[in-house]
Amino acid sequence: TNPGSSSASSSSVTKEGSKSSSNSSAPRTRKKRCPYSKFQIRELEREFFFNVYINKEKRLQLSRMLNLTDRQVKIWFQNRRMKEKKLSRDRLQYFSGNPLL
Amino acid sequence: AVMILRSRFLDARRKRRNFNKQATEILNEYFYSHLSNPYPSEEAKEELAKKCGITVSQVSNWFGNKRIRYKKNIGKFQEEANIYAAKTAVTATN
DNA sequence: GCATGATAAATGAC
DNA sequence: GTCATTTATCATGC
Repeated sequence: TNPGSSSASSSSVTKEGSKSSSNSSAPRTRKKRCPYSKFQIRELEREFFFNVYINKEKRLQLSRMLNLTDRQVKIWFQNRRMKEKKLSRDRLQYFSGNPLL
Repeated sequence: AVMILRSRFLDARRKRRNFNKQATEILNEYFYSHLSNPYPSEEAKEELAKKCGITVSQVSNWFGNKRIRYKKNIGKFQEEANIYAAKTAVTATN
């Protein structure tokens, strides 16, 4: 159940690609959400630790290493920044609202 | 001590606890009385959060889950939809 | 065994 | 870029 994981098969990452020939009314199949492997997460987190904003160069490098698309890495960093912000809010609320019981 | 507290809210996220019945009532009342547009504004979320005794994020989570699960199986929610629709018909009409 | 709340990918508005 | 959201998945409650 681990899609991209280490073994990386290659197969696919089939991007939506595809021929434009496909009919015009394609309801643009939304890419199915596929959870990333432990390895992928570890590497993404490692890079995030060093810089919250990743530049294009490192992004391409990371995407190749993890067998992800550039867009996936970019979006992962966006979501990760939002997560960090939310964690900060939760911590604040936790410590301010509760007298440490 | 700090570590203990830190680990507490870190794993407290997925240590799920159901909302109390009153909170669920309030959320459902809002949802079914705004069924045509079940997207509460930020102010409405804050008010709901206060009334329910939960956080704004939890309100957002609840509406997100409710919208998609309702959409996926409207029939399953028909019964409770009728209940809350009748209960809050007045507020819905505005 | 599903119901339910929270989180993780993915999209789109702005 | 942020950010609310959709969707599937996860983890728990009961």
